[in-house]
Amino acid sequence: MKKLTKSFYKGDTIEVAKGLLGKILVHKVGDAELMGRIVEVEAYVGAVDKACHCYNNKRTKRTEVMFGPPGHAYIYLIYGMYYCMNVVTEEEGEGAAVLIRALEPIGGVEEISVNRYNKPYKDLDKRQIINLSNGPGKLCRALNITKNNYKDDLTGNKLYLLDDGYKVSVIGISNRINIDYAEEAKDFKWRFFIDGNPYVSK
DNA sequence: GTATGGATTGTC
DNA sequence: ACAATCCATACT
Repeated sequence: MKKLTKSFYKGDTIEVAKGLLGKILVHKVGDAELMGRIVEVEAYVGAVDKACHCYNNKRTKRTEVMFGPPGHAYIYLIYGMYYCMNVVTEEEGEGAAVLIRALEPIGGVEEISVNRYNKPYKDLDKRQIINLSNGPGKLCRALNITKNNYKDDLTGNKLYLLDDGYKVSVIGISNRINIDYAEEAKDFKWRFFIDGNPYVSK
């Protein structure tokens, strides 16, 4: 189990996005390690991407972390209810990141189950298990990722990513979800997922 | 100070 | 198909 290093994150956002598929996201909460394998991501490429919060190099308090060094967490609140987690990419000064859209739960499932449904994992039905972390808002709730994790160093020991040698068989590609406002950018094929994995979002 | 709307989700 | 829910952002 190797922790991903800063050099992994600093590359081209599209390549980092594909490379994140199959990696393991870990959030240590107390004694528990909440873990999920990344099965779906979207690349938000920066100044030229109308769907990116940093489009046209827009710097605000919220987007500031995306312009900082790679390998940090960009967390934001969406629709007043859900958090979304991104991994900051590219060299410092470039406002780009990869949105984590879905995880396959692989560790700390008891805590994950309580976070999502407030009941033990053994009491979940099949549908609830599939829905534990198959969406960007759901996975943050599942792993207890909140604005407190904003700017967390992903090469640190609290919120980080691991490579366990898992090989992705087939990478699925599509346009990104729910960015109808982004004009031409809405057709860019910057969503990547592990083809056939049951935990990819609906 | 006030208004606007969203990289979603769960329920109707 | 649609409401929930609230903060960052962009106005005045």
